[in-house]
Amino acid sequence: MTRPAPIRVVLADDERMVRTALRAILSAEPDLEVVGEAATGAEAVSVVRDLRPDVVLMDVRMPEVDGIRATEQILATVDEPPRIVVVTTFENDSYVYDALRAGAAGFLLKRADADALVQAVRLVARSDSLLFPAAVRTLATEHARAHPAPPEWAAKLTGREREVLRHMAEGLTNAEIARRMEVGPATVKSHVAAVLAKTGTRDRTQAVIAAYEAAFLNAG
Amino acid sequence: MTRPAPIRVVLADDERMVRTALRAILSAEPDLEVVGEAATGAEAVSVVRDLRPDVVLMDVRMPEVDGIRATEQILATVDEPPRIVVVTTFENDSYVYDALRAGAAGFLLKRADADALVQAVRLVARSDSLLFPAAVRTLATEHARAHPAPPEWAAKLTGREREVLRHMAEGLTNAEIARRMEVGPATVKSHVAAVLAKTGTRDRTQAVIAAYEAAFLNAG
DNA sequence: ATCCGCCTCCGCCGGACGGGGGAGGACGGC
DNA sequence: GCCGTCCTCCCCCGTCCGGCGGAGGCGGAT
Repeated sequence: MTRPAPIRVVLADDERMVRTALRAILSAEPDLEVVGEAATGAEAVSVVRDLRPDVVLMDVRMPEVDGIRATEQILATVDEPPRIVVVTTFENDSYVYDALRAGAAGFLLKRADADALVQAVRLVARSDSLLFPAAVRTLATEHARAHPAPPEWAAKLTGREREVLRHMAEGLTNAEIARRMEVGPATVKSHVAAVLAKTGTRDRTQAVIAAYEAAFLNAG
Repeated sequence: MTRPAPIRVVLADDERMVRTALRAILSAEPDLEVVGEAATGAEAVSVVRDLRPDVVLMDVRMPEVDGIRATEQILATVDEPPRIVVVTTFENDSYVYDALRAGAAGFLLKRADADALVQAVRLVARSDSLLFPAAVRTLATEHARAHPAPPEWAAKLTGREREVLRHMAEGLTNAEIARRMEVGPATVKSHVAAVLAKTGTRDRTQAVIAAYEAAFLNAG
């Protein structure tokens, strides 16, 4: 059984002690190799560019350039970028969301024990398969709110009526909508009336509310 | 060095072949022990209740009760419930969101290789620390949309004006708001006018749109 | 060939809305 | 005590909105 190439790891954290501790933990594993360290976000970017590691453990709070920006920069400028694991202290830290958006492959809590740490590094190195924490759960519920089952009336609206509703939801008056759609104001009034009837609302404000609640603007 | 207790795993999948394959992979690891199997969601619930495993690998698609419901039921009815890893085929499967909401500790792709599988089980068993896939990234961007920085005008609104705006966003007319707030219609008009001025909008519809865009209704 | 849905318009009307004033009272800070 | 802010309410007026009824054309379905 030949020994495969070790997983090359870079540590980015402004506190030397943290880096030392992480290095000690990871170096104890034969399949992990800490190839570099960085104390700032900017340094992290250049170190990664030079050493091309497989995994980066990136602290969020760092001087000059924080971990989020560093992550963005690495993913944007390095080709075949490493998997970046953002390290944070609190699970509900808003940095978590930023990290996800920035393209982090995952994140770790600082209180994670040594075992979890090395397993996380291994997993993310060969990743594809993934896992989640409580913080993300709130995201899922938000997602549910943002994507409700499209209400019955959505299907009943004709093309023109949809257009008009979309324009209403932009805050346009009937006259403006008429100009925008290159039709007469009376035509717009007809469509508006149809929209109100089909949505079961009594005025344009309620119709716009219904559109927002149905996340109508996301579709089509 | 004493051997710690193995991680007890239950497999829930309606296809026998899949269960056999998973069992083969996991049993090869000395620290993992497959203690039970289930072919349906309902069976999974009772098996978990009896065997109290540390981790459950739960397929999403199963006869009778699907994996999501089974997950919900287990987490709701079993105390000290196991970590449940939902197994799915496609990363963008909408089941992923449902799984998160249901309280799954994570999810795995069926195409994950054996190594990733066992590492995921180990990680989730001692979890707390976690990682993410591309699917969740969309959640993060949604989160950003749902929680924009509160606009400047939000701070300028007086208490009454906030109230009025909230009622406007419910689709009430000035007269209705007046009744609701137990003040005169003229008072409501004043507040509405103030809201329009401060939000920089010209009519109630635009004000309501501004409120929605600012996620004004979430706050306060 | 006929019917039905959709799009396009018209006029009329009452009511709601928004703009422009102004005014009085309560409350708290300076 | 004075001033500023907020809440309360009043007037008038022009505009826009929504409800109602009607109408013509056009294209697809049957």
